Amino acid sequence: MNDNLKFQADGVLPQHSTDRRVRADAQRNIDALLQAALEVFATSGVDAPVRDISEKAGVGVGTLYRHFPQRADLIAAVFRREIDACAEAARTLAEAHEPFDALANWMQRYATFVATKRGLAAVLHSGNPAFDPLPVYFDQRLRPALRILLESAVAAGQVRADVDAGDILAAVRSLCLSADNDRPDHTRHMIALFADGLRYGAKPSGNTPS
Amino acid sequence: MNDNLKFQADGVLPQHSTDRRVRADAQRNIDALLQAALEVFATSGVDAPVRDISEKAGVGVGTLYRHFPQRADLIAAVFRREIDACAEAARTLAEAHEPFDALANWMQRYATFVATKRGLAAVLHSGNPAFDPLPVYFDQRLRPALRILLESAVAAGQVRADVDAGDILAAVRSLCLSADNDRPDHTRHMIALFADGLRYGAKPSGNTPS
DNA sequence: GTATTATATGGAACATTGTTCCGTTTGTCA
DNA sequence: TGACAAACGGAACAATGTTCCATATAATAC
Repeated sequence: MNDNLKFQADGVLPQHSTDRRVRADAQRNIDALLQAALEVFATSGVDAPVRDISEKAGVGVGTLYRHFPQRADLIAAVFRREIDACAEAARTLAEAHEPFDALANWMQRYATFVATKRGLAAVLHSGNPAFDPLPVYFDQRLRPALRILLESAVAAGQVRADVDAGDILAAVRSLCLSADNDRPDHTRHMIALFADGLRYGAKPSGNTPS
Repeated sequence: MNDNLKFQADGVLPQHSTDRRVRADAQRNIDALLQAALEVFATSGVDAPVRDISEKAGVGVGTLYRHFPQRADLIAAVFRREIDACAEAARTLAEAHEPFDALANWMQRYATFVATKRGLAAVLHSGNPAFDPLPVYFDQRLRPALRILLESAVAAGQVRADVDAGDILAAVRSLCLSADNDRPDHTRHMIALFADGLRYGAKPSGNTPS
């Protein structure tokens, strides 16, 4: 959305971080690669050949490797990008809904991310050090986003005060992973139930209608 | 140990199950391959090249592929074999120790298996259908083995009666996976603590000294 | 013991895929 | 516009899973 730091997002990403500006065509290709990888991973899984990705992006493999020196770097970048999108969604939802609805919707959003990423678990357990920073990044990025939604709902008296953002992230994750992959409705329902649990015992405060 | 059904163990294994007897040299090579794979996986992880394994077993890759049509089949067979050994250990321990000690020792044995199998989690989450039957096999094989130890300890009044074999398997597994991989002593201690918890509130029965 | 035959073997050859290399192209800046 | 660093494409290389088949061998029949 904001154009001036398109892809450098966090300094955690690739290499050319220090001084040089990124050439325009390079930036375009990086974006195309991330988008193509997202789509290819969705259809063929994270084990898809790099050539499929570079082809879909309309780019040579050399270009892919220039920006993502290892295959794993591309995978990690795609996941980071999706996490960023998920964190960003918190802001959007907060503007569009009542505090509790925003929170509940965001939990579903996060659940969808976790559930659709077959191969995420395998990737994180693969032992490849390129993925080591991912879990930390996930937490650092998502927890503040969720905390805003949560505190807002608590302040509005719509959600009880004794729950922590980290707890919710972990709970949603394990609900997704333990659930039957083939019954998304069921999983959605479980998440919704859990979200409703957050309302129980909420302490109504003065400023918001019930 | 018993020689007449060396490797067919469970019918779940490879292909030539129906009528033909397995030729002696073939059986020898199968055993050598499984042993070699066990060792190679231990040192290089389950991602080790097949050629390393066939070489260590002193056979050609063709032979390996004759008995394990896919790389994944070999991995699965090795894991099954280790699970079998683990289940077998229950019997041995039961004969050599007091009921509770046998149980506690077996839990450590199982913990060691889980902890040393880096790559096991990744393999099970890989989505490769060749591994789908593994978790079921694990459970079917280990639960009865553990149940015998457990019931024996309960009957001797050394362990409380309100625990289930499946619970213990799950608990040990999660203690191993959540624990610091680099502190085996710590993990052993956690398991031992958990095992002691099983003694709490045991109902002494008439036939065994305390 | 020998002949016959189904079975097993070894390893070269093939296929797929991650990664590197380098001659060519292109954006940027003066 | 010219110079040049940066980026590009894709052929070539390397590692590794898998197949193929000419050869060797265990099992069986006589």
